[in-house]
This record gives sequence, C-alpha cells and structure tokens, in this order.
Amino acid sequence: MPRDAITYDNEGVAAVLDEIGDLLELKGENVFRAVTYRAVARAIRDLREPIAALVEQDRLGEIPKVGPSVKDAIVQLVSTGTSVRHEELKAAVPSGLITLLGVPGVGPATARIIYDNLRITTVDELEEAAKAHRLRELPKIQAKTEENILKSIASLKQRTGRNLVHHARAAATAMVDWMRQETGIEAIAIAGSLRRYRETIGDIDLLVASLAAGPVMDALIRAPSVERVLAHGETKTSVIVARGLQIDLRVVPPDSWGAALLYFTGSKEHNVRLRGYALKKKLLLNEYGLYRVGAEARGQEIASRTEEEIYAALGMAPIPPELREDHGEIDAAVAHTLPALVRLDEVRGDLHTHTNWTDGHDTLEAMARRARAKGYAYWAVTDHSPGLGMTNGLGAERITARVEEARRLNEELAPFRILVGTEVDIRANGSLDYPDDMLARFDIVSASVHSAFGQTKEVMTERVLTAMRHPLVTQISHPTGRLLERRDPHALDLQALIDTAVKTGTWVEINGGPERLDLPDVWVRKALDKGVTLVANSDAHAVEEIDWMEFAVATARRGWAPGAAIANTAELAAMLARRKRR
DNA sequence: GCCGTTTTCGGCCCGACTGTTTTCAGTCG
Repeated sequence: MPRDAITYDNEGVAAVLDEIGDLLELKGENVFRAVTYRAVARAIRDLREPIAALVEQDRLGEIPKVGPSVKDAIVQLVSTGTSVRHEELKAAVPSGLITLLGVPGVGPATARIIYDNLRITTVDELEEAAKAHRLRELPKIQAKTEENILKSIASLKQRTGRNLVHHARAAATAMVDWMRQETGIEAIAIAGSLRRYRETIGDIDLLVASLAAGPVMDALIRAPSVERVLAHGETKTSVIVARGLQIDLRVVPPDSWGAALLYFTGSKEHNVRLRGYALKKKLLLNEYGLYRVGAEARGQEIASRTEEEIYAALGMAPIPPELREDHGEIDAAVAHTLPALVRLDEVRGDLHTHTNWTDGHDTLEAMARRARAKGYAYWAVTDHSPGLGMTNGLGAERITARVEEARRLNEELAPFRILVGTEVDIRANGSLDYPDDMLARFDIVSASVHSAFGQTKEVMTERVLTAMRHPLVTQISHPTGRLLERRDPHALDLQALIDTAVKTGTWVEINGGPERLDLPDVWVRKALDKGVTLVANSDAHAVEEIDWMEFAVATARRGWAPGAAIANTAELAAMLARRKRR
C-alpha cells in the first residue's frame, strides 16, 4: 500500500526488519532473535516521526530493543536502502520459503522439512505436492497434516481479504444470537479486534462464561453457517463460516470472566506487555486470573472476575479496549494519565449525511426523524454539489426548496435542528463546485475530493490545502479518500493537511463509513498532537447508516481523542460558534 | 538480539489444541 513520505520510510524499514525476523526463524536460529527484529519493526511502524530523523540525530537507542546489531541494520537501510544482515540471510535461506509460512498451519519447522525434501517454494507447488500425496512421505508429516495443508490452501484462496467491521459485526451478532437461542447462555461477549474496533477484522472471537463447555461448543459446531471445523478441544473451538471468516470460541468458568475477556480481547501485543509488567511485580497473568507467581496451581487468584479489577490489582487505571494496542497505553494507565476518551453518548449531532435528493436512499424527513430519535440535538444534510454528475448534485433552485423543507420540519421537530449543508466537490484545480454566494447559504460546508485521484502528491496536496484555506469551508471530509480493501489512499501530504487545518481552523472529519474510517486512527492521534479540531460523522446514505457514527467515534477513541477534541460533541450554538470566522 | 530494584548470563507471556508422538514439538492467538 502506498503511504505518505513519512510512514513510507518507516514502513520500508519495518518491512525489511520483519523479513529478517522470518529469515532468522527459517534458518533455525534462536527465535528470540527473530522476536527482537519484529518488535523493533512494530515500534518503527508506530513511531510518530520519520525513522530517518532518529538516525540523523543518533537517537535510535530511544527505541526499545535496538542494540548494536539492529541499529546497524536500520542505519544501513536508511542510508543505502539495503542491510548487510538482510542480504546475507537472503543468500542463506532459499527465496520463496517465506511464502510457505503464509499457509496457516505451516510454521518454520514444517516449511523447512518441505523445502529440504521437495524444494517447494510456492503455494501452488505445495498444493500440487499435497494432492499427489508427496507430503505424507516426509518425516513428521502424515496424511492428516497433508489434508490440513490442502484445506488451509483452499481457505486461503477463497478468502478475499480482511473483513470490514460492519460485516464482521453482523456475522458475530448472528452467531451470538444463535448461541443464545440454542444454549440459553447469557454470558457471551464479542472480544478480539472487533471489540477493539480495528479498521478491518481478521477472525471473530467469542467468549462464553460457563461451567459446562461441551454443550456450548457443540452449539457452535451445529450452527448452519459453519463450513469447516478447524479445532475442537475442551475449552476452545474454531470454525470457518461463509466467506472464509473464522470464528474462535473460548469457554471459561464464570470466575475467570474478566481475565478471559482481557486475554481474548487482546491485542496480542497488549497482552504480552501486560503480562511482562505483571511479572515484574512477581505476578502471573493468564486467561484464568492474576496470581502470585507459584500460586496459580492452587487457584488462589488475586483478581479475575472483571477487567477493571485486574487492571486495578496491577496498579493501573482501566484501559478501554480501543487503546489496547501497546501504543503506550500501559505506561499511561500506570501513571493514571489516560485521556477520557470521547463517548458515543457525548455526540450531539451528525454533520455529514445524504438523502435521496442526491445519492442517498431515504428522504430528508425520514433521516431527520431518525437522527432526532437517536437523541441528537442537530443534524446536517450535506447532499452533493452538481460537479459529480452521477450523484445528481443540487442546483440553486433545489437548494432553495431544501432550505424551505428544513424550515418547515424544524418548526415541528424543535428544539431539534436540521442544518442545511453541502458536501461540495473540490475540483481538480482546488476550486470549489459552488460559487461563494451559493456556499454562503449553507450552515455547514463540507469539502471533499471525488475525482482526479491520480494526481501527484504535490498537486493533490495543494488542491486540498487550497480548499481548506477557503473561508466558507467548515470541514474536510474523508481526507485520504481510501476505501478499505478496495482503493488506496490518494497521494496526499497528511502532515501538511494537519498543519493547514490548525492554521485555517478547518475541521477534519473522521468518517464512520466502515469502508472509509477516514481520517485513519493513527492520523487522528497525530492530528490531536497538533491541536486539530476533529468532527465525527456517519456519512449515512440511508436511515440505518446513521448508526455508523459508532464507527467514527470508535476511530476517534482509537486515536486517543477526548470529547473536547470533537466539534460535534458541543451543543448547537457552541458548535456553530466554533466554525471558521466568515 | 536484548536486557537488568534478585543484572553481565539466563531468560524472554502464556496456554490450548493437533498430530505424531509414548512425553512432546509445532503452531496459533
């Protein structure tokens, strides 16, 4: 995926360090060497400044786990684009062996056996060999393993990529409903990346509290959507459902609910860091509870029933799921300096939605009533400008009609307030798709790019910055233009966008459309560092999509945003007053 | 490969499940 200049360098270095980790593991070296390289790769991806700057200022030592060897590799990568260690490893480990690691169930040991005996380096060759029953002749591999490899390859080919959050949520909810209906259990929760609101979801993790695991797991396997059972043990079952989506179910005793929820919510990196922190205090944390080291066998846990109680026993403030990525949240929780994250119930209105007057599906009245029913104090309709031919953008006459329609409804729905806004197209040259006298008629002007995506970074950046400098532009919508799993972000200097947002007072949208989630969470955090005012919007094109505000707020939370940083948590008058001076 | 309020070597988070094994290695999350 192309990235902006800052993270491209970081991503490039991180990718090579990750590959060094893979190669070390394939070579059979101490796995902790591999772990070290991967840990540093991750830290560099999370870095909020260019890695090159750290190299220049000789500050690489600030990154945990960077010692002489890793430092050499990074310095070489930044200055020459290659690393001696990486090149040596590539020469020593057959190219293509890494590909085999991509097949679930095949790890370094199995990959090595397969390669040493059959010289296989691609997934297609592996599939061919498995079908010809040549794998089962190898040491440590028998018919069962061969079958599993074939099934894994089939899943791999069927799988289209990661799942958008609303699709994963729908699949998870359907399964939860099925489980409740079949077993009568109450204590069932969605955990994993779905609970953390990651932008895309790999597997779905479900947790159940029960003393009788068997019947619960049997119900999962019986579900009509289940296509294949991957694993089925005493407390854990994994299945594949439609579209290659994997569901993992874990059943724990009710007393272990908090510990299990913590473990099953992850992230893995958060858990590793948390357990390491616990160990320093002579405490052992697993999915059953928090124990004094050595006391776990006697079942005398210090805490286990709720997540809050476990964090408290570790001397920490409770950490919201959205922050559990090992991005500094553990240190902040220890210091009790975690921000009070924005909550969905703090949002007072939605400032980006569409109706059937352009490309939406529902009427203004239906949308407005739904927004009011949600408890919003205000709601903006922001239909498209005419430049986007296919969306039937509004001309002067229809804008007048719209203002009149809103006025009538406002009388009835008061004190709820409909704002008439626009999502005006930013043309290729940076000008807006309405003249100023038209723009001045709107309560909210949202500007966005919908065409000429292929412009160079310089041109695209100047185009967007020009729009932001326009005094009538309130907010910039879906700034990167990405569509998850479908379209890469525009070439755009997001750092320049952030700086200009501060300078001009333009709000930056966090778009809750599950395909967009744009501004992305990592950039939310960077924007907050600079003091940008953000706005959380649903970009709904139908009444039920007004609920997508949930995903906008989750993205804000993942970016560590407090309520005060979000313009539409304010009451109407305060929100309007915060707009740019006209 | 890195690291240190039990330090310069010995450990690095922890446990479930599977398959090929008669006690455990590999893989996964």
